[in-house]
Order: sequence, then C-alpha cells, then structure tokens
Amino acid sequence: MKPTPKRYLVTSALPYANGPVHIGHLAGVYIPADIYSRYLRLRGRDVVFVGGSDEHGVPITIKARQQGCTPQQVVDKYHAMIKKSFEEFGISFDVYSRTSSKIHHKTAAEFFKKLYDDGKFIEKTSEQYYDEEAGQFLADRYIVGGCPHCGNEKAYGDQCEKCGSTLSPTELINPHSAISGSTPVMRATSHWYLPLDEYEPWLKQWILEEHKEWKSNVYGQCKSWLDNGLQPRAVSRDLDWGVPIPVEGAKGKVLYVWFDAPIGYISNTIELFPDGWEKYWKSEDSKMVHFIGKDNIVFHCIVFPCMLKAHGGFILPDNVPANEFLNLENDKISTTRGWAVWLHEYLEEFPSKQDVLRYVLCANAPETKDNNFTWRDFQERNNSELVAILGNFVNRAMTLTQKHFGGKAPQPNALADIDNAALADMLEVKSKVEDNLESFRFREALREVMNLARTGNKYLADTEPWKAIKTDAARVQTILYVALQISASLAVVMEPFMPFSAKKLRAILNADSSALSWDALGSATLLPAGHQLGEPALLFDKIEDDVIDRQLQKLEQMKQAANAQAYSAEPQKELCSFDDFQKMDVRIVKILEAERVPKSKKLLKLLVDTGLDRRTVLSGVAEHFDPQALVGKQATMLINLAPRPIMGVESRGMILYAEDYDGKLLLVQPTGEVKNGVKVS
RNA sequence: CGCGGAGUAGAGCAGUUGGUAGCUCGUCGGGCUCAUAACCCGGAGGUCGCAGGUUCGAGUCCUGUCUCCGCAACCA
Repeated sequence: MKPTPKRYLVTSALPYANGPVHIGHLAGVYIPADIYSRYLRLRGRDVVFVGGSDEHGVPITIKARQQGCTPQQVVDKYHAMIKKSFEEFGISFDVYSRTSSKIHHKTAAEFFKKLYDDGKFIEKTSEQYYDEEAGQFLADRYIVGGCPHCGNEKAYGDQCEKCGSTLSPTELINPHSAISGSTPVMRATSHWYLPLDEYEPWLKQWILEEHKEWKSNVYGQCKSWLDNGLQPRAVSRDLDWGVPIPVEGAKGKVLYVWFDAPIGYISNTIELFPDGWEKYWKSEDSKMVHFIGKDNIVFHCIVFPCMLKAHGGFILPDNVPANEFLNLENDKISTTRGWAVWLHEYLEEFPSKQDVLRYVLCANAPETKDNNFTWRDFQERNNSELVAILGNFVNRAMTLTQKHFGGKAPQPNALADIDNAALADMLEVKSKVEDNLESFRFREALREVMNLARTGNKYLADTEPWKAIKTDAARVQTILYVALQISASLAVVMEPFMPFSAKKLRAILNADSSALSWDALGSATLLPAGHQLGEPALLFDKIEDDVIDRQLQKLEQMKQAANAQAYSAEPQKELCSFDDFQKMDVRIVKILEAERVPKSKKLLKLLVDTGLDRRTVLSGVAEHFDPQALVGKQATMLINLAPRPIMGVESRGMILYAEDYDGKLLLVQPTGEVKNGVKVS
C-alpha cells in the first residue's frame, strides 16, 4: 500500500471547443472526476481539479470558415457555453480555463522550447499537399478524391469510408481540397517529431510492469500500442491557429493540438496558483489522476507521459481511469447526426434537476464497457430509486418526527438489537464508499449510498413506529432518532454524487456542512437529541410519462432535421460527350437469386437475367437489403462494365441504386414491368 | 486471421485475487399504511455467446470460434 499522497492533481479531458457538451462527456469524464474531487476535499485532502477548453486545431478553423467568422469567435462562443454547462451541473473545477489564454501560449511555447533546446526532437522534411487558394497545408482528412481501390469519388486522404481501406493522400485520384475545392499542390515543409519509439523500453517498464492495476481497457490498449511499436509523432503543423512554434524559421507553424492540449493542464494550474503550482506537478508526494474517455487513452498514457519525461522534473499520472462510451437510445451519440442530449438544453427542460442526471449517469456509467442511456431508464431511476427509495425515506423520517415530536430530534432510549444493526450498517457505508471511490468504482460507491436509504426504509418497516406510537412513545423516540441519523448520514455521503440534493437535505435537516462532516459520517450523533429540524420538503419529484415522451420525440426530430440539413444535391460532374454516354450499355434486368457472400459484411451475390444471358453480379448492399427482398425485382444495370473479381467471385456488371440523403438505398426500376434486357437510353 | 474492449435472468448492469451465480427495474404472490399509489417480505425467471481444456472445483485461468463496440483527422 502506498502512503497517502500529500496532495492530488485531478485533471479531466479538455473538451474541444467546437460544440456544446452532451451527456456522454458528463458520464465518461466530468461526473467521475467531480465525484472524486469532491470526495477528496470532503476528506480534507489537498486537491486541485483542473479543466479547460481545448481551442486549437484544424476543425475549429474549418468551422470558422463555414460560419464566416474567426476561429477566436468560434471558441469564445463554445468555451462560454461549455463553461456555463459545467458550472450549472456543479462540476467543481478549481480552475476552468482555455488553451487560447496567454498563460497557456507562454507555457506551451516554453515547454516546446525546453525540449527543442535539449535536443529531444528530430526534424524531418516532407512533401505535403498545399491548398494555394486557401493558403494552407491540408490535413489528410481535408483532401478528398477518388479511392484507388473501389472508385468511390468521395474518399478522404486517410481512409475510404466506402471500402474501408486505409489511404494516404497521395494515392487519391484527382485530389481536391475540402476547404476551397481547388486542386492542391505538393510543397515541402519541415516538422519536428517527438521520437516516441525511443521511450518504448521505459514505457513498457512503467506501464506494463509498474501499473498492472490500471483498468483492463486502459492497460490492454497501452499494451497493444507498445507491442506494435511506436512511431515518431509530429509535434508541429502548418497552420495559423494555435501556439506558434517559438524558434527561428518556424513562421506559419504551430504546435500540433495533441502536444498543445495536455500542456493546458499545466497552464491552467499555473493560472490558478501562479506561485504554488509546482508542488502539484513536480513533487513526488503529489498524485496525478487523469479522467478521460477511451478515445484519449493513447495521449494520456503514452504521449503525454513521454512529453513529461522528455521535459524532466514532472510527475507522471498515477492512474488514468478511462471510461468507455455512452450510447443514447441504443445508438452512438453523434453531433453531426443530431443524436445527443445537450447539457444546456437538459437544464432548460429539467430545471434544477442536475442531480437526477448526475445520478443516472453515474449509476449507469460506462465504466467497463459501452453503456446505454435511455430516457425510460432515466425516468425509471428517478421514480423508483431517487423518489421511491431515497426521497421517500427521508420524507418518512421527517414527517413522523414532525407529527410526533414537533420537528425536534427526540431523545433516544436504550438501543435494541435492530437499532444497533441499523447503526452498524450505516457506519459501514463510510468505508465501503471510500474504498470504492479510491479505486474509481463510482457506480458501486453510489449503490452503497442507495443501499443506506434502503436500510432506512427497511428499518422503518421492521420497527413500525406508526404502530408503536400508540403503545410505547419512548420506543418511538429511539426509532426516529436512529432514522434521523441515517438521514443525516445520507446528507453527508450524497454530497460528492448529488451536491445540490445534499444541500437541500441539509436545509431540510437544518444542519450545516460543518456539523455533517465526512469524518462524522456514520456517527450515531450527527443530529443530537433536541435538534430542531428544518422545513420538510421533497428531495425529488416524480417524472411523468409525457415528459419523457416529449424528449423521445425531440430526439427523433433532431435526427431528421440533421439529416435533412446535411443533404444538398451534389454539383454536376464535368461534361461528357454523347460518345462517352453511348459506350455505356444500361439495361433493365431481373434479379433471380440473391445471397450474402460468406465472410463479407457488405456484399450480396446476385444472379440476374439480362435478357441475353444469366450472370452473376456482386453488389455492396448487404447492409441495406435482405437478399430475399430483392429476388424477383427488376433493376437497372450497367451490363458492359468490365468484369472484375471481388472476393473470389467475378462480378459482370453493376446494379444501379439511388442513395437517399439519409444513406438509404433504393433500386432504380421502371414504373411498370418490362421485358428483361430492354435498353435504358 | 491488424489491435484492444465486451458478450451474465424480460430490460439495464455488478461480479476485485477461481469455491454454492448477484443488483436495480419489470413480473407474480403476500404484508404494511408513516410516506411522492411510495415502503417491506417472498416466488418465478440464467446450461454466465459457443466448443474444448486445466482444476477436487471456472462467469472467473488456457485454446479455438461466433457476434457487437472502439482504434493515434475530429470525437468522452
């Protein structure tokens, strides 16, 4: 067992400031990080919880171009939105800053300079595509062209999404810039690289040997990268938005965001403690924990530690409890497809229900695997857990005390076994919650909180004070005293998870947080006899079906709106001659048989009657059609396309489909049945 | 055979070092009536993706296999 650290440095992934934050961000990163930080503070530990917006990188410049504003305006807008959302949800950052800040630019530049001066980088020159019209080098993703493998016209510079093959920009046929549409030219540019490969032996020792306790998803992911061998990574880019490279001859170059962003953790700590930041970052008795999502594992477990190591003098993360992803209604959360629950909108529709969402997202957090958020589950957990178990218990204890003892905690008498058992359970909750939180098992910790409320309900059901009051008021004094102690303990233990409701409960109990300290959690004297309780109120309210139905409708509408908005008819291709057209022999054919090609995801093997012969055609549409649904249908086919073997089967022609805006495929058919083999011209 | 993660009751999820399969919701039956038709007890429901193997004993370890998710442009 390691000694208790002197201080903690808790970081949470910097959200990218090109959009608002949604429930996935909250569940994966910010709620666990906040619970952890709040818990540590309650235990009196020295903790600094660092957050901030990541505001550099190409996508922000693209967004600015699209919206006709400056990148700074884009990040100003989203930074403000994101920051506000976090505040409203009680994410208790000690500092929430941004990477466009002066301090960050200075810190990141100095960090780079130190590594540069110490000779930690290697410099390489390469040829890259340059967009002369936009006046900038193009990231792979922003070069579009024909896929050399499948002929897809809209393949990206790094990958063709149609056939799935990995590409490099130079392979594209007729490449053009996604920014200006112009044809890019090759131009030489030099960049600095961080030779990650040189750190491999050290990383293997540090992670694979010394951090076997990391979560399996994190450890496994790291092991995979290390086993595959690391490559040097460019730390600079040709771009005008970011932290300028602070060396001679680097005009027009900025730090690559992956290098720049994690330094934001340091910058933001400096902003908070200009004089005292170093002890958090450079003292071996500090413990650093990074809260991130699974997509960020490589940066926080491999790249950033290498940067810190190369720089020297910094501590390394003690743990990186990365979460998996949260799905929404069985579908991947996606900004572009409009499939998300945005925090700022949630608060408009569920005012002062931050804790309900905090509760649901923590109880169902994707700690070990991707999980699913559904509005029905949200309603269910609110109604049958928060309302029926937690809120109801507190309310029972309160109303009984109100009714029989004028709202004052009664004097307890001799404790029976059942009282002692309840108090013992209550005391145990403290160590259970602590153990779980220390090892990042947040959902389990939260379950212990709810179990305490369940214990309370059972205690009341077993002791039946409403009956006992008729015969033995002295006994009821003890019972309600115990029930009130459990309520008070709940107020304490809820605090990290549901800070708003904890505060409300303290008001109901008329006790402040100094009386209800974490150290006193589980104590049988949290509310002394004679203590005057506050005004009774309900902790949580039921959520009705119609409210949930409205959310479901809204999601559906957003999705459709996003799809419709994303659609615009493609521009006309360059002119072709009548001769070119005449070369194509397009016919109406009938599909006779259809079956899936074994081992393939997308391919269907079709037998068609062309009127001339019967032949086999392959079609990459298995994800869109049930083979049987195609049998017997007429279709339009290019019959003189050069035969081509695909996965060992020769395809002789191509069936034509119309692709709707939402990606759905439709057969192209004549409006009535015609003879097989008639020409389309 | 690219790599990693995951596949456990109707649904959503736990199962830390191998030792009689759990939790929440739902469902069925009973109890209670202080409580936001809330609470408490009990029952039914799983061959732990599939097939082998190691072991006295495996959801838990090993091998093979199927399915889903993710994978260093961006994205938690």
